[in-house]
Amino acid sequence: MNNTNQSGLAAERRDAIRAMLRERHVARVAELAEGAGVSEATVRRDLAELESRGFIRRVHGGAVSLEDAVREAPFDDKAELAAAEKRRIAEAALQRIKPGDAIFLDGGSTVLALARLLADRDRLTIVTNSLRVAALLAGGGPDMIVVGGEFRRISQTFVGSLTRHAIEPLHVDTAFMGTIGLTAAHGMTTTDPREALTKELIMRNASQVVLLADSSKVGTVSFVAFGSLRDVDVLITDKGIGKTEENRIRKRGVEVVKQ
Amino acid sequence: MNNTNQSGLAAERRDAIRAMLRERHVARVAELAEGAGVSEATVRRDLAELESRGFIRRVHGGAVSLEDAVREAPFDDKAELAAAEKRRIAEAALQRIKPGDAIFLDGGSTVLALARLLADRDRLTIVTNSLRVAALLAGGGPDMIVVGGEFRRISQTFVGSLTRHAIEPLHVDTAFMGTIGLTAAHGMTTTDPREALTKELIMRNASQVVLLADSSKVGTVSFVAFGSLRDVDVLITDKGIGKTEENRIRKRGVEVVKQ
DNA sequence: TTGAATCTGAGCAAAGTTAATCATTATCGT
DNA sequence: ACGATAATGATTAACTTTGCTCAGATTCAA
Repeated sequence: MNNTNQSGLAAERRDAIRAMLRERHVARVAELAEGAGVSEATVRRDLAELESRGFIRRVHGGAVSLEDAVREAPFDDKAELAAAEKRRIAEAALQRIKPGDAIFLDGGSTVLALARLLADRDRLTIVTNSLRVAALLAGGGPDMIVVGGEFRRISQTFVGSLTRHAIEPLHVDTAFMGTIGLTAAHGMTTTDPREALTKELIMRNASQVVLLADSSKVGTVSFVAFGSLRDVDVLITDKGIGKTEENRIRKRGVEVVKQ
Repeated sequence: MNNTNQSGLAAERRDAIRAMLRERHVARVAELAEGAGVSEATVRRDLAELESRGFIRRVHGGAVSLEDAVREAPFDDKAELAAAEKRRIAEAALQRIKPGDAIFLDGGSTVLALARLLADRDRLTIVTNSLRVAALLAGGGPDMIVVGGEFRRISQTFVGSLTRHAIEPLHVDTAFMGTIGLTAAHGMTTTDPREALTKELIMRNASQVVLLADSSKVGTVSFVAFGSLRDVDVLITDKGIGKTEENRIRKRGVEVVKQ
């Protein structure tokens, strides 16, 4: 990190801070101060400004980028592997879709992997509250209905009362849901109450609910619970899931598919 | 930076300032003053002028270029000109937005050019039925509400009854509308009935309606009429508009701004 | 749970930037 | 060449930005 800023133009410095954060994803205030060649106080003010504009998120001691790094190829084995896992899960989910179906796709990277596989289908109606899914299918493919609402930048989804009203009259054959946390004890959990409300309403309006969650989600608990495991028909995950947790989830009436 | 400008022609100096900014992307007032061989006061005046025309953005201490530095040479004069025209129109529209406003942006390339200029604003709420606008502002910037609905691929917008229901409870200060055709006789026209219905409802829910239409639209008629010229407060267009049509539109009570 | 270390935001003074005003110089049409 | 008009540069008061200090909040480890 050595973008030492010579000209001292505030706007330029903020761009540099954004760039540093995009690249490293997280950084401490002290690092950013050194990188930009200004005091920590100034970096804090910049971060407050950038946060209010939605580019970054403040955390104690530093900040996290909310922008997608260009994902240069420094060969992140772990992310690589996770992406392959997600695609395997998405492929298994594909089996549950019949021609002519109306399906719901919510936010989250695993569900996004499924959307990618559907991009050249027709005879299918997709309902989604995810901007990423919408953008992915904007070029062509199935019919698409987007439920709008307030835009939540962190998850790139639409939430709030407008979203709920938009979902209300819609009924889908199958809802493909993502989750942040999943345990038999706490059920499905996510980070945002508005997100949780949206997910609940979707599950209520679907004949069948398929939960897509790689094994890293299983056993973790997030902030807000949504729905109930009893409403989930199928969980599609990978072989990394623990036997104990798997059995407990099965006992809640969920069919578990390990891909 | 050593473009010291001797000839003393103001227009030439402004071109030089634009060029310096294109090249370096940002520069301080002092640097530009030295490069142009004039006082800082003059540079500030030039920068104000260039900003009002949409070529640059002023920042504390200097300025940022809004023009693409890369300017590859295939030199598509026509597209070049059209894009510049659109940006000039968008820049004029910017004047009609106050901090804290809620505004509507509909589909269409001129309105998209306006969205681009708003990407780093905060203190602003943007409502849109355009996926392109949504994607453009997804990274950061103003608060955003997207009115969803059936996705119409040709225009990359949301239309239909879901969209109408989503718009109904929303009221904005200013609606910035695009159109396919515009004549005094037929009013505003577009290609799709559902699109037309959406536009009408938006105009009804806005305190002020600003129509953005480059002069190529003026005098052409499309398939479905929407709204009435009486509901339009301001038309922002370019100098290519014909005198006759301009006067007829003015007689309908529309303020015409030629950029 | 407690304490040490760290982080944060608020207030403040110094430095830098801006916009407004005004006197001076350049340009233009006749 | 002349006066009218516009552009420029200097001056200054108002505003922004910045770095510093300090009291209170937060984190982490014992």
